[in-house]
Amino acid sequence: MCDQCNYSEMLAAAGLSPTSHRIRVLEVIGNNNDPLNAQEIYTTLKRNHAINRVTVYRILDSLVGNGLVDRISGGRASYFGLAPNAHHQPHPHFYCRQCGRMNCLNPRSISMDMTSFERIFPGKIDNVEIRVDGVCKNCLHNTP
Amino acid sequence: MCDQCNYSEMLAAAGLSPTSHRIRVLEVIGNNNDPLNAQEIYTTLKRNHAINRVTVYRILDSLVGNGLVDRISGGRASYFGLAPNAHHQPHPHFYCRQCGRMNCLNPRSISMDMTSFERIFPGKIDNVEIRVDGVCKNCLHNTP
DNA sequence: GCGAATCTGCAACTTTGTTGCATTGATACG
DNA sequence: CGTATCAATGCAACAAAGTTGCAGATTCGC
Repeated sequence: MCDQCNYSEMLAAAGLSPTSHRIRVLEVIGNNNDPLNAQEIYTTLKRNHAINRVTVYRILDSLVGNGLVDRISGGRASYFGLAPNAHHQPHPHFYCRQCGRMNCLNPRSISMDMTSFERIFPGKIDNVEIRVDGVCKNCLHNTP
Repeated sequence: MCDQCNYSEMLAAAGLSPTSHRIRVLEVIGNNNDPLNAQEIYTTLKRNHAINRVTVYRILDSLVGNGLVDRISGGRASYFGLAPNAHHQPHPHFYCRQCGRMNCLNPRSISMDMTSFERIFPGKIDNVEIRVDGVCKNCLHNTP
């Protein structure tokens, strides 16, 4: 969730024209505490405005490619959340293999040091993903 | 790669009958330094013995479910490598989005502390995946 | 060797994401 | 204002990765 973010401005700053579709995709992502997958984003958008599934995928790709949004893998799909910025530090995620929901974890819940790795690694590093898989509290209680 | 592993024994110890298909799948995975995806495993197996694609998927599922093999996500697919055990400590992975190859990283390349998280988290933790995405050295040089 | 349980093959299906091309919409320029 | 141009969107078809149901084959305990 991001109260301080102006989505039109973010798009413009990234060099993407702020079309209404793009703003809405970014809103859906930004107004959720936790990352959503493409299907969820598409279904949410479609409730209020006509939009094509392919358009959603293309917008998601461009948002990720321009660094506005993070793609996190969970199960067989990708999940999307606002990328780290001034208001959001990088953080790990939890994926429940039962209900398929993804949650953001506290940035300090898992501490990590990559500096030596980054110095040594001979390739290009785009992203580091830390994901904890398991069963969430809810699913543990609801399915005996 | 694992020289010290007896695949039949590993299967038996996990309560899986050591069928020839299962042994071969485990061999292909164990004889590779880096994790392979289902397609690669299937293709490799098929070169020498008739086997069905679905069987490979089912065997992989059961190996993962019984803790013999780790499933690591990379791109749109899953990759499979021997699970951590006496001979193999847990380690992060690098996924090259250009050539689609996955590499194991040194267990000490990224240091991490999860103890406080595990104490606090209210759900069940099955697995922690640390994956670095980017472009490998080879692809950096070969594609200008 | 026999029956039950497990394993495997096959075909069809699902989910997730992608591509090609036509159409629409926005922007720039005269 | 009109129109040329380029980016954005929609539509249909495709592709990759994985799953399901069911029938036939194999294996294991007795």
